[in-house]
Amino acid sequence: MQEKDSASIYTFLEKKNLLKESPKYWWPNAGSFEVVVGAILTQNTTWKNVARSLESLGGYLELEAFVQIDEVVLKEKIRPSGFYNQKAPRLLNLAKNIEAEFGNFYFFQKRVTREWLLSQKGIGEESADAILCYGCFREEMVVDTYTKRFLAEFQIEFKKYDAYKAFLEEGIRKRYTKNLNLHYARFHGMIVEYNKQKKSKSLH
DNA sequence: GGCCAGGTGTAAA
DNA sequence: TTTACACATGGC
Repeated sequence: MQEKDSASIYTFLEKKNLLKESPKYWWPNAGSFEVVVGAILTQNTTWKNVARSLESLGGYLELEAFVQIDEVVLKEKIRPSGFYNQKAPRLLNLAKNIEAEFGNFYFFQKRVTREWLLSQKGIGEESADAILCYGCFREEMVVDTYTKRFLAEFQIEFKKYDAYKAFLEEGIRKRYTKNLNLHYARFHGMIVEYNKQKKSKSLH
């Protein structure tokens, strides 16, 4: 049982104005296929390295173009993100499955389920929620290592991913009835930015 | 030079 | 069901 409601933590973060430099939904190019690629590339990897990979992917960041990339070429392009020997085949497999199952990215956005994503090799709970929240604008909140570390500062800790997610979403749902996706997106975004800011301050 | 980063899959206890 | 380990680059 927790003392603090996640809505009060949300307010605490909002007062810090952490997202003034960020896009509306925080994740770069939210609502595009690029989010799917970024969600996998950023696994256990800093965003700075992911950004390099996305840049070298250039015009291939649309589903129809992405499925055409040769695996060896893709490995080379995503090299800065690390784990490229497993991320490249998983990304290609996922992109091809999206085309086969949904036809195009628009129908994927509208129809994909969390279960379908979790059945794909290379997508775990966090990546699934990142794709749903930022790629498909669904009412699902992301829990990552930043989130767990941040909540630990409030003595809030759980064993399982779903428990973190339920705690975070519940406070928001109690306070807001509209735009839940936007609130979840910004909540997670603020947590990441809070950690980045804290880290940069502790360096000097 | 060692540790960590916006995790996941697999194997073994 | 839990734990241990591989996967790999780049920043500090």
